[in-house]
Amino acid sequence: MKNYYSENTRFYVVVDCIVFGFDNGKLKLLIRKRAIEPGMGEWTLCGAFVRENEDLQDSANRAITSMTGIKQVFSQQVKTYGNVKEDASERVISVAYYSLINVKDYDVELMDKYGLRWVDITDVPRLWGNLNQVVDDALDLLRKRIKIEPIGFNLLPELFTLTQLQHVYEAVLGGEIDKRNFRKRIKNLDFIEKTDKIDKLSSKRGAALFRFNEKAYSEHPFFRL
Amino acid sequence: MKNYYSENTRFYVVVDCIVFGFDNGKLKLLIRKRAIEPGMGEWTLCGAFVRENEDLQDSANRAITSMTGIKQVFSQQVKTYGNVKEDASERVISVAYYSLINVKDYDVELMDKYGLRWVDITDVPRLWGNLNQVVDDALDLLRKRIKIEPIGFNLLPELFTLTQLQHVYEAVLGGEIDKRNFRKRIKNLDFIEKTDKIDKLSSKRGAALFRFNEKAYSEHPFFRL
DNA sequence: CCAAAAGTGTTCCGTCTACACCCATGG
DNA sequence: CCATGGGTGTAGACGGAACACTTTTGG
Repeated sequence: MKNYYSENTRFYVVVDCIVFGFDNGKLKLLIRKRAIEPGMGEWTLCGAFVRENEDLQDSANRAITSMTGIKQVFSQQVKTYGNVKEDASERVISVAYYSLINVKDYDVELMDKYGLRWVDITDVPRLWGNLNQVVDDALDLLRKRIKIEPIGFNLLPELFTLTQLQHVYEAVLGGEIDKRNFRKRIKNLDFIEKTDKIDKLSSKRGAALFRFNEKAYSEHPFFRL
Repeated sequence: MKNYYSENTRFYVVVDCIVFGFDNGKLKLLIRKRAIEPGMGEWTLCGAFVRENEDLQDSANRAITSMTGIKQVFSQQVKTYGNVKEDASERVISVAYYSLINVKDYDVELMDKYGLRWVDITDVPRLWGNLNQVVDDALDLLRKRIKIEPIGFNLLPELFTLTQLQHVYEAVLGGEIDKRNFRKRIKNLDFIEKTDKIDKLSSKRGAALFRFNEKAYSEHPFFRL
């Protein structure tokens, strides 16, 4: 293949993944210790250098899967950072993705191996470089998106109770939501299907389990929390 | 400086600018003929290779200023594209920005030199590569943003009438807006200031000219169209 | 004097919000 | 039998949408 662009500068391109999980009623962020110089030992995010024959989204998923074992990853692009001064050492173009995962899916051994840790979103330590800003941007975006796109389900198992779903929204948006109003809104959405299964773990009475029907949503893609 | 990352692949990084203008009641898009191979002669957008010591946003502004002479450019990042198959020839990571400019500001000679042309947004020709998709994404984003951020002013001169502003919103959102409701909403926003100047060009009676007060907005940054 | 654009309020309707009690069950 | 979380409806407030006429003035 002819190289038409050879007079131009080429850059390292990385993806940084802001991995959100939901556990114990709280929104969690996945962080890890940086394993290479520069900045070795500092807190950072999951990430990876983009490879020659790999799409950006695939790089993001590879970064997450290889470090956590989680295979089902929902990711959306946040923004691209690449200012000259942002990186203390060599310049890198960084494409940020946020990911929503079901916390139960991770592989503890892998997580251990890579020095990963879940921290509460309200308690994120100082991260390397400009990554605190990146996390803030991702969280802002998540808060906007979760109100207008049906993505909150990705933080839960396939079957979930309405109370769990409400807690997801409360954790992300940071505030209490009225139970009756919340359930009224959900009832209007026919792509949130009640199954005949009952969850008996969280209450004595038992709670109906629901499922997000992706196909039904794609036919009437309308969502407002 | 030590090169820590040398074992990784480096990529060409470009910015592509979706430049919107407003003229004659219509939303316009700035396109140009590609001047280099591959794809020479096909319609494309303004763009530039990112340079070694240049921030991404600066690359975007440089691309626009050098080809149009327009110095005041308002840009926001849209999304980054860089899939392996997206570019027919060599792989390029492309960071898209949309820009809102006042159509009156451009330099006709420069525009001519670079083969630039304004086309109606409803009448965009087939563009090179995946750029039609990029334009669609940018327009979607613009339509969302213009409802919640005070950015429509960038398509107008510093002083504008309420009718002009309404036409901007109609052109971007694609639909008619009720004049009285529109003006009622504007009146509630104290950062859209009435000046004592009168525009006599567009009507015999004359229309009050308004101005967007950035400082007032930054003190109470709330906006809903 | 008339064409052309500027400017101005009210009513209606649907949506969001606030709010409290009964139900089913395991222990 | 009681503690725990699950499940349900209504009334009032608020915000958005529909809608038509008067004013000014250049030609």
